Amino acid sequence: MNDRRQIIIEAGLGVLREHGYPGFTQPRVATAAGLRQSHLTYYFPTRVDLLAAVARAAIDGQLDAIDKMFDGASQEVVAASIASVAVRHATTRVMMALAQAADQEASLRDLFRELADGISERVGRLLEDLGIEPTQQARFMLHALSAGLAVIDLAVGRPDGERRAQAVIETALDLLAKGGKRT
Amino acid sequence: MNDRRQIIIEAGLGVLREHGYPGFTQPRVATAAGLRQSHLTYYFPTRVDLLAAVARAAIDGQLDAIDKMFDGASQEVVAASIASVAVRHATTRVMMALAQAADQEASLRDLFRELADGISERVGRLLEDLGIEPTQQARFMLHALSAGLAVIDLAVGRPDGERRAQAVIETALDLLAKGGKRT
DNA sequence: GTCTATAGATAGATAGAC
DNA sequence: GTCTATCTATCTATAGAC
Repeated sequence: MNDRRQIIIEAGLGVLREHGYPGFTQPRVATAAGLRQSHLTYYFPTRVDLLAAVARAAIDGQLDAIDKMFDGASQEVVAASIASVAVRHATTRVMMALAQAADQEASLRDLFRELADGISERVGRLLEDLGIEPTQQARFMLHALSAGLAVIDLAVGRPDGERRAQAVIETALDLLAKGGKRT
Repeated sequence: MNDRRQIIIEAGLGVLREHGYPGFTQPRVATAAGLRQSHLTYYFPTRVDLLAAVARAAIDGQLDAIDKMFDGASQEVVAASIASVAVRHATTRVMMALAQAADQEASLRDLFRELADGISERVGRLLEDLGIEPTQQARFMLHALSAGLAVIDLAVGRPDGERRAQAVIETALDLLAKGGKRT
C-alpha cells in the first residue's frame, strides 16, 4: 500500500519535529506509525532510506509553507511571519536534522541543496515584493539570518524570542531597503 | 587523576567535532581517550554528566577563540575572521551539538545561554571597534547571521562557501555602519 | 580511589513465514 | 506482496574486583 508509506513518512516527520535528529530511530517511527520496526524496514530497508523519504517530505512541506506565507507583504508582516517560523521549534528541529543528515550522509546533501536553493529563490521573490533588490547577497543574508535566529531560539528558549527575532528581521529589512542600492 | 578527566573531555570534544551530536557516545569517547567505556563512567557517571563537562570546555574554548580573533579590526579583516569560523565544520558541529543538547536537556540550557551571552558581548565589543553602535539589535543580528551561515555551509558544503560568507558579513557590517545611526 | 566484567536496554538489519 | 520473529551490534549503567 502506498498509503502506508505515507503514514510512515508522516510519523517520521512527527518524530523529527518532537525529538529532532538524535531521536529519529526506526523503533520510534514505527511505533508512531502503528507498526513494528521490522515491518517498517520492509518499506524503507535502511535508516537512510527512511530519512531520505522523510527529508523529501519535509523539504516540500517547508517550501510550500513559505509559499503560503507571504501575501500582503509589508515589511512588518513579513518580519512577523519569518519570526513566527524561526521560533517554531518543531520546524527548527526538522531543519537542523536535515542539515546534520546532509553533513553526515553524502547521499542526502543534494536534497538539502534543493531546500537551500528553494528558500533562496523564495526569499528573492519576497524581497522584490518589498521593493528591495533581490541580489544573491541579500537573499543569502536573509536566509542565513533566519536560520541563525531559529537555531539560537531553539537553544536559549527565551520567552520574548519571537519579539526579538521579529525586531531583528525588521531592522535587517530596513537596512537592506535603505542601503541595498549601493553594494 | 584530574588529568584523566581532562583527557576525557578533550576526547569528547574531538568526537563532537568529527561526528557531531549523533555520534557522541560513551564508547566512542572512551576509545578516543584510550580507556574503556566502563571506566569512563567512573569519571562521568552518566552521558549527560559527560556532555555537560564537554559543553563547559567547548564554551570556554569558543569564547577564548573569539577573544583572540580580533586585533587589527578593519571591517574586512573581521568579516574574513567570522567567515573562516563559519566554514570550520568541526566548530559548527560542536555548536549545533550544544544547541541540540540544550533543547533536549533542560540542565544544559543555562550553559548554552552562557555561550550566547558571551558571544553577544564579544560581538558588541567588535562592533564598537568598528565604530558601529553595539545595540542589542546589531549584536543579535551579527550573531544570528554568523550562526546561520555556519549551519548552511555545513549542510550544503559549497566550495566557495567561505568567500560567500565573508561577502555577506561584509555587506551586513557595511549596512550596519551606514544605517545603524537611525533605528 | 581506580578500574573492569557484565548486565540490561535499545538500535538496525535479515531471513523467512504467511 | 505483506508482515514478523529473531539475530547482531551498540549503547548506557551498575555491581563489584583490585
